[in-house]
Order: sequence, then structure tokens, then C-alpha cells
Amino acid sequence: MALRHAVLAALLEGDASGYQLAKRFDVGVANFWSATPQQLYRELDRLADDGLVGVVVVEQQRRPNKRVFSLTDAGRDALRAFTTEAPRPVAMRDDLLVQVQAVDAGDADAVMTALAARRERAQAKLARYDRLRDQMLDGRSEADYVRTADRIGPYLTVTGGAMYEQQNLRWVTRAMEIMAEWTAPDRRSGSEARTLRW
Amino acid sequence: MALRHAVLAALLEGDASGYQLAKRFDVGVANFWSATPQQLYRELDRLADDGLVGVVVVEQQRRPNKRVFSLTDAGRDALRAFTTEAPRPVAMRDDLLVQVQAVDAGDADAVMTALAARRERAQAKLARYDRLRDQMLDGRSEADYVRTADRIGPYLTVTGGAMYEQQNLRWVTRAMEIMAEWTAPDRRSGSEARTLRW
DNA sequence: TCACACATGTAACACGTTACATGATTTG
DNA sequence: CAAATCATGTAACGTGTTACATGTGTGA
Repeated sequence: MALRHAVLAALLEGDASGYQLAKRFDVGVANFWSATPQQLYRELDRLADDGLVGVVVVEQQRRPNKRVFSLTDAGRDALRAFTTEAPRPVAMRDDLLVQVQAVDAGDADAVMTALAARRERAQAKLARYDRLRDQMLDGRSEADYVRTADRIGPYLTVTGGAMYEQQNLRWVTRAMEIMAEWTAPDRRSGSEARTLRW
Repeated sequence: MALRHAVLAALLEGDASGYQLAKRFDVGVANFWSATPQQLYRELDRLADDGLVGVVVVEQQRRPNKRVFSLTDAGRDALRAFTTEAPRPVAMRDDLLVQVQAVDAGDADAVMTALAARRERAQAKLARYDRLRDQMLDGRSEADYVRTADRIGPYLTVTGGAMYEQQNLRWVTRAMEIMAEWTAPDRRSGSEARTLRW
């Protein structure tokens, strides 16, 4: 049940509607958890049922009404309790890794293209995280920030996100080099270069 | 449907029983995908139904019989086709990141403990991946390996795994330093050090 | 003798994805 | 005038987790 707590944690940043949360949890943006809008609407209803979040319907003249959610004391307690539980180990689940693993029996060119696409994504996310981090620092040095800011959680996760994407870039780059070397035409005789031995 | 293809990719390494695959896909060992035994049994049945894997029941005298699965030509085709599809972007889903994000409203000591545990895990996995990689290289340099080995997929994913764990170590270490600094007793007045301002 | 490895599975549930549906307003 | 944004949701399905059940053989 980590989605619950991810939602609660997101509400620490301020009250929000399902729609706003959906943006924070978008795969392309999320730096500590990602989820689809439907997951959020479902979970928010449950959280409200369980009294961990409060709901206020905000009537808007020119927009559909929105339900603005906020942490209740019970929600805050649940979140605190969550931080004391052993986090479950992360499971590797990346399609691209499966494609790379299977490249020997697959289409090397297609995998190369996928690696290049991943590289672009990583670069974009890295840039986004760096910007976010700079906004948080607001001119201060890290040491200074740590001494003066009122939250470190978001700073640590955004730093983690940036480091993760940097690592992604390094790996993708290296993998592409090795694959290029592997599929190089001088590597093995004639037509065997790209289509392998089965 | 990436589990399917992960299973097919695993069978490239050789025929295996559900039990053997379960070990390869174990969270603590897996370097390109992880899955529980139940997922595998379920998926293997489906793959067999769909003719992507073949089954041979091996009778054993002192052991329960086992069903040994192998790739069929159709399975190989499906795997190849999979390598040409756009991989879906990875979704961030790590309990520890949620805990870190929420540390400002949570138990900082407990999160520290969790970070330390993650550091140990990362170190262990890194050591495992390094060993695996050394076994593959078998004394050869990387350049040499790429020229002579008959598969690169597993080498690339194990390299990725190792790099990923190294990055994990770097982040955890840094996060712990920053958190230690943050929770340091001289930081803010008295009892406010660990329990925050709400 | 106790725990672990081998080997298989069922049932139930929780979580995540995809497709679809609705309808107003703002921006280009 | 079309597309994007705001704002909500349902239905159906696919994937992943947890708990349980069964039984033999090996090693400390």
C-alpha cells in the first residue's frame, strides 16, 4: 500500500485536487512515485472514506467544480507510521532491459533506436530535475539550504532523481557504444553481422 | 505484457523449470526483470497454451517431477518482435523514496535506518553483479569479450545493474549525510531538532 | 531433528493500465 | 475554429503480491 502514502506525502506540499495530483504523479514528471489519474481518483476516495484526507468541494464559476483534498491529523499519523515501516525492496521492471537482454535474438537496430530514445528522455528528465533543484536552492549553496530550508525530503528525492537520470545516461551511452562495436560490419563474416547464429 | 517477454528472454539462457526461473527472477538476484514464482507459473502455463514455449515433463526418481520449458520457434519470433516495439517508460516506484520525501513529517531515525539497510542491499547486489560480470569476461578485457563472446545482452544488463547499484550507493550515502546534518542537534533550538514544526 | 532446497501449485486480493465518456474554457 | 487545459469519472482487464498447501531429500 505505498500508493496511499505517496499520495499523503504529495499532500504535504499543499492541498490539491485529483487533477493537480495527477500532474505531480505523471510518469514524465514524478520524482518519487508515479501513478495514473485513475489510480489517484480511486485512492483519494478510499483515503477520504478512511478519514486520512479531508475533502472540500470548491465551486467554480467558469470551471467544473473541484474536490480539494488535504491531510487530516489521522493522515499525518498514517504517513509518519509509514516512515517507520521497512520499505519493500524495489523490483527491476524495465522493458528496455528485457529488450537489451534479448538483443542477441532480436533486432539490434530497433534496440539501438530504443536506447537513443531513452537517452533523450533521461536528458529531458535530468534537465527538469536540475531546474527544480535550482529553484529549491534559490541561490543558496547546498550546505546553506540544509541549514535554512524547512523541508529536506523533496530536496533529497529530486537529487536522487537527478543522480538516477545521470546514471541512466551513462549506461545508455555505454550500452550503445558496445552494441555499435558488436554489430560493426568488420566484426564477423558477412551477413552474420546483425542476424545471429540461430 | 513484458513479463511474457522477460520469461522468453530468460529461456535464451537455456531451458528451465518454473522453479529455476523463479530463482533467476528473484528480487535479490534479478538483473533485468523480477517476478514472483506464482507469476511465473501462471505465465508459463499461458505461454505453453499459446505455443511460445514447449514443455517436457522430466521424471525424477528422488525428486518431484519437473516441467522443463524451452523456447519454440514461435516464442523466438515473439521475442524478436518484442525487441522492435517501443518500450514503455519506467515508472518510479520505490517505497524508500516516499519515506524520504515524507521525512519532514515522519520519523527521521527510522528513515536513516532504512537508508542504511538499502546501502547494504546495494552493496550486496553490486558485489553479485561484479562477480557475474567477471565470470562472463573470464579474464578477457571488455573489448576482447565484445569481439569473441556469442552474446552481449546479458553482459549489457549486468553492467547496467552494477552501474545502477553504484549510483544507488552514491545517493544513499549522500542522502544520509544531508539528513545527518539536518537532524544534527546544533541545527535548531532544542527539541525542535527531530520533530518538525507541525 | 530441524531447516533448507527441490518442485509444484491454488485462491484471493491489491495494484496498475487502457479505453472510453463528459463538458466547459482558454489559447493559438 | 481547433487544440489544449481544467476537472471528473466508469468499466474492464492485466499484472503483481500474499498466504497457504503439499511432499521428498539433503546437510548441519
